[in-house]
Amino acid sequence: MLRDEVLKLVQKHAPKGTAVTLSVPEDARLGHYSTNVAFALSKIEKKSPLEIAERIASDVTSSKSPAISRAVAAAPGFINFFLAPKALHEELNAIAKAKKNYGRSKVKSSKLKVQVEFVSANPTGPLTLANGRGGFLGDVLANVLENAGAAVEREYYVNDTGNQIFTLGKSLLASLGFVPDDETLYKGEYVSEWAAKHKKDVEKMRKDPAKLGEKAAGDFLKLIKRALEKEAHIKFDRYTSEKKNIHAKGYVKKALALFKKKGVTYEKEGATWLKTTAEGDDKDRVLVTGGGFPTYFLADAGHYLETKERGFKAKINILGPDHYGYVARIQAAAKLVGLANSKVLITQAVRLIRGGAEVKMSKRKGNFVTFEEVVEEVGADAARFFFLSVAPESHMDFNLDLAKERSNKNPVYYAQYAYVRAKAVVAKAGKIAGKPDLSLLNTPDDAALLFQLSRLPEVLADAANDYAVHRLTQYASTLARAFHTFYEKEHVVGEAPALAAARLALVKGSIIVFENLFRILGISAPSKM
RNA sequence: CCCCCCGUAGCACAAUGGAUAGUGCAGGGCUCUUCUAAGGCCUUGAUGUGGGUUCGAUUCCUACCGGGGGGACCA
Repeated sequence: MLRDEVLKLVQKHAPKGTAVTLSVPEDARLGHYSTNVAFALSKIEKKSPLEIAERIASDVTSSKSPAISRAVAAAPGFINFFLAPKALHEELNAIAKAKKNYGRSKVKSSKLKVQVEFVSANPTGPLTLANGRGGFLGDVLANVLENAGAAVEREYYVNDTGNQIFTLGKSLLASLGFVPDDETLYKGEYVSEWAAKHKKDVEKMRKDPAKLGEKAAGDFLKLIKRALEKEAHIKFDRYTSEKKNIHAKGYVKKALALFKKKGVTYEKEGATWLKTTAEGDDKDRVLVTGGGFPTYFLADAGHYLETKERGFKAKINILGPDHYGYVARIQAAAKLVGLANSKVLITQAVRLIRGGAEVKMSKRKGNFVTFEEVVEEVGADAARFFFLSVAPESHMDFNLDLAKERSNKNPVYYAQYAYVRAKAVVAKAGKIAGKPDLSLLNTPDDAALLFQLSRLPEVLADAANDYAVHRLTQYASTLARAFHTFYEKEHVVGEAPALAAARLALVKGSIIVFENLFRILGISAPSKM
């Protein structure tokens, strides 16, 4: 990528070992890339930043690198780089040649087998907005890592056994009056609907709430899968069953045996504990209760062990804000089972606003808006773009009243419309004979669009490194803006043949970049709107 | 009481310690005889408060003020 060429130049002319970062200045007049490296060097060299910047800028410029036309120092000590038009023209050729592979990188090794676990909502009812937020994040993060060369598995871990399934069974029984209702049971409409529809099963299994819960959970999981895959276009490679893949395969016992062998457990008050404090947790955690039951935590440790034994070198687990207290212990367990390259990302809550006030939602009480409802209401592309625009640690407000109105004004359409316009140009232009002379692409708007196209690889590489996928939506808007401006000011059809051919090549390059970006974002690339 | 996250314009969100704090929506004004006006151009408007570190702070530290979420031998 072009940014790396600039980076190498700076490193060559700065003292070796200098950490250099490049950014894209807001103001295009300041160049394509900028570095603040002179500020850092100023302390070491005891010279003014501007003096150092001027020296490096001059050295870089005089090195006559094909990547840049010039480097200039700017007060109080920035160095700004202007890419050479020829380098950008060549990048357009590279786009045309690479096609759908443009933007692929190898910043992650193909030997890196990484699992991204996300959503993993208990199948005790429909998905919440928070589940959906994690769903979009995980889906796109997996795409980004795959694009960067890693071997990725997208996993949904299904908690299909244990207390919450038992509770679900009891909730169904309570719904038909077989057992008394109480505070701890699930109350939503979905509970009574399922119970009413399956009266015979409920009655038949009235003595076995766990089995009843399992049956209902199987049905709820089908609904969850439909919402994720059909509605929201979130795909998984594996739905891992806690019961079948972890408990039945002995991973719970294996994890416990492993911990005991490592000497990191102890008995206290009848329970078995794991010394998670040794790994940074604020208290030790119970693995086996005094009643002899394995905890959810032990099963999770078993799950991490299973993941490790299936050959994964790394795992990224995306959890909701209700799992904050869980991060330290799960990281401790990951380390103890030997999956040290483990990362937990927490997505913050989604607040629902209706009528100007926050709506308190509770899955247990059943008074919540489901993810599926929202996706149906605003559309998969708009919902995706909306959720993905926000950094995961940011608390976000979702205004239901404005959701549909907003959906028509969603920035996703701005980006898609640019793509539609590009397709229309190509259709209208038809075939233009001759090899395009790209040096004719010399207006500011040609150049600005070309520069944005060339940034796809760096944007994707950055996201793969720091997981900040919300920057992809920002880039989509920036790219679309560059295209719209180009479209308004410059023409293809009607220009002299040589220029028309060059512009057509630029439009075709734009189509490739839009398609690659949209594919990774999981949004559609419509040819008409 | 302790821990984590957040506080940026009327609203929803951006901003690897850098330059004149960006984007969309909303508001005001222009703009279709040329490839789709879901567009383009111009414009109004913001860093919760007080200290500190720094050449430079929305960003780091600290105290406060707001908001959200955690703190089970539940999941």
